[in-house]
Amino acid sequence: MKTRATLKQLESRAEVFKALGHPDRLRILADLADGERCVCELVESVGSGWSTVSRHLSVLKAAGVLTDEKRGLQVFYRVALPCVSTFMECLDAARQGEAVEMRRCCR
Amino acid sequence: MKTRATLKQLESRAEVFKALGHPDRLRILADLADGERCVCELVESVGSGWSTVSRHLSVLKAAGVLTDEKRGLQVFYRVALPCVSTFMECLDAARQGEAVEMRRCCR
DNA sequence: GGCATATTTCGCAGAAATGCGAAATAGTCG
DNA sequence: CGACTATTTCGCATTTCTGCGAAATATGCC
Repeated sequence: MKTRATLKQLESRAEVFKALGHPDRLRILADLADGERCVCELVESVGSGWSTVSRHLSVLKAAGVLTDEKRGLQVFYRVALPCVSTFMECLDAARQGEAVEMRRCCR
Repeated sequence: MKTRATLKQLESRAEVFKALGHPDRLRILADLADGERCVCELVESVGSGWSTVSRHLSVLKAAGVLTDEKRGLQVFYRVALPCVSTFMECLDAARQGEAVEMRRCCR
C-alpha cells in the first residue's frame, strides 16, 4: 500500500521542478541534451550575462539535474537526470493533444 | 535534424514545471493520482486555507496539468497529464542513485 | 426570493526569484 | 610572482509568488 509522502520528500521533488521552471534553464538543458558544454558556450546560447547563467547552472546543479566538472580553466556541465529530457518530449506531445504512447516518454 | 526551440515553446514548458514546483501542489497531485477529488478533500489534505488551495489548483489547471468539472455544489479536479505522476516516480528512483530502468518511467 | 454551502476572486503584506555589474576566486602561462 | 582568462559570489533593485481573510459568485434547497 502507498504511504503518504512526507513534506521533505515533496520539497525535494519540488526543488527539481522549480529548477526546471525557467525558460533559460530549459534552453540550457536542451543545449546539454547531446553532450556536455562549457559555461562560455551556454552563455552565448542563452543570451544573458555570465553571472545570470552561472546562477541558473548552480540552481540546476543544486537540484541534482546537472553535474559539473572542471578541466583546466573551463567548467563543463552535463545532464545528470536523462529522464528529464525524454519527459519533456512527452509533455510536448501530450500538450498538443496527441494521443501519447507513454512507453516512449522516459527512454 | 533538431531545430532550436523557440522562446515561446520553452516558456510553455517552463509553465508546467513552475506549476509543479511547490510542495503543496505536489501533494495535491499525489492525492489525485488515484482518481478525482473535490476541493474540500484537497483543502483538508494540504492543510492550508481554501483560498490558497484554490489558487494552487488554478495554477495547475492553467498549466494544463489538471482539469476540473463542476457537479452540483462541488468542483472535482483530476490529472490531465498522467505522465507527470510516473515521471515523479522515476525522479525519486534516479535521485536515490538507483540505476533506473527508464522504460518504466512514463507508463 | 432568501438562506446555506462550496469555491473563486481580490487586495494586501511578506518572502523568494531574477538580472545585473562589481568584486572575488581559481587555473594557466610566461 | 604577475598578467590573463573562465567562472562564481555578492549586493542591490525589481518583479513574481505566497498565504490570508474578506468579499464575490454559483448552486441547491425550502
